[in-house]
Amino acid sequence: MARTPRNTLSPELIVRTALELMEAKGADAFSLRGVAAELGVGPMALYTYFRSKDDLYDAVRNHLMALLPAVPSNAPWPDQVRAVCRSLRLLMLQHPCLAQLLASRPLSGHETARVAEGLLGVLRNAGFDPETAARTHTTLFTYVLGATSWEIQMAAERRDPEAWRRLRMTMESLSAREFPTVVELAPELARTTGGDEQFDYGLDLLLAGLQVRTPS
Amino acid sequence: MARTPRNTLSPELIVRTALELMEAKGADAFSLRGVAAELGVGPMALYTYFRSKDDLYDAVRNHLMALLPAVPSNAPWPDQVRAVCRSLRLLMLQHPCLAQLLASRPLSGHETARVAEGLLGVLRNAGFDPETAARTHTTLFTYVLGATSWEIQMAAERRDPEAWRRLRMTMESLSAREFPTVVELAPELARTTGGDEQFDYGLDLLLAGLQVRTPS
DNA sequence: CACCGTACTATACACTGTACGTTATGGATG
DNA sequence: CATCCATAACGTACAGTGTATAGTACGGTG
Repeated sequence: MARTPRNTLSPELIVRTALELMEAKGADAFSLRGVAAELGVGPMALYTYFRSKDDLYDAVRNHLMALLPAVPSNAPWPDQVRAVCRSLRLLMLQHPCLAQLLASRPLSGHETARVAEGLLGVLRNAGFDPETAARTHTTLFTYVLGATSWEIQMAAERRDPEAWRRLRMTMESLSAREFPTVVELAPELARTTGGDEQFDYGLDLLLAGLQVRTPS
Repeated sequence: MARTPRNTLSPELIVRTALELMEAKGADAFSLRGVAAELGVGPMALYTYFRSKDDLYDAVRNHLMALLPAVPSNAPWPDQVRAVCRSLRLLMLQHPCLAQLLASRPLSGHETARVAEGLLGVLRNAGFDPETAARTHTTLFTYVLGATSWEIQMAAERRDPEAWRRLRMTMESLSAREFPTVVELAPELARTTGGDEQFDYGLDLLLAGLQVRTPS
């Protein structure tokens, strides 16, 4: 009687299932018991392959980062930088849980290094010295992380009717005497909480500032 | 026998206690039962003043945002922008839980509007049109949020010996053949994970890009 | 003094991650 | 083929979590 079949699990299968659950219910509502149930297995079975929940988190993040395309070669370096930043944003939008995975855990893993290698290589080839290249890399990365996390957050807010109603309420309850500019610019502020245009606006600001100090 | 004394609690007292606990144990490890115990009260007593844990989160965030200083008047607008961004970063560094509070909950509340009013006013007075002012505000805010959250995260990592050791391990295990630039720039990357200089570098990039399209 | 809104308590439920000990199975070995 | 053992998966248990629900006793008001 095959009461406890073996070798039904594998790290890849667990990661895939975890990713599906995270995308369905959000990285917060995700639980080990949930993925174990989905696999038709007890919660403790996962500990054969991952030492902790955070360990599984890291594996999922690495799995997602592997989906990032390579940097396009034979293009001006500002276009290359734009491409790297845009593809990271797109990946985060396609997999909203990635934002939380990137923000809540330290960077580590093979695939993350690959991404850093691509961007750093572009900057070094453009002629930036090591320190400036590193500073620029960190600046670009944190900008993409912050802007896209914010965008995802606001989009999620807009989908939740209760939260969206409360947001409108508090917006409208603001005194036009106390906060004239906020009230005046409310439509523009609502329009600039996300989208390609908003992301590219900030990215272009950074690139424009960067081109001022271009070495060559 | 005063078995159940009344009026021992207040929203302000609860918020202050919650803030202390968050700063001591981090916003993640924070719990309603913890703050209730600290106040010598049952967990459910808090629900008299706050409808949920998230409600208390919002109150704590509002409490912290109230600590932000006003925008300095009579200064060139780039200096004003710098001042606003720097003071938000400083507040986040002084109260690391603020980063998580800002990232995990939608913006709302009186004090948050005050901050937006300050920055938006500066940009409008500088002559930017409504759309550009709104876009710039969002860009600056998300940059500060992303850069400072990252800085806090890395600093916390560095304090945790176990995590720090693992990070060094994975760094050193990277193949110099596969990731030449990452390995070459490892010292610079480690140096640019935070600090005033790194923050100002990105902020100045944004301001430089912004000055290119200054209206006046 | 009687009353009632309310500040607080007690209990309970459905969860969570994971430490510990047990069982049974598939592949390697004699 | 028979045996053995490392290990994959199990079950149980514990210390937590947020919060729904119901009950209790106090302080100000009639």
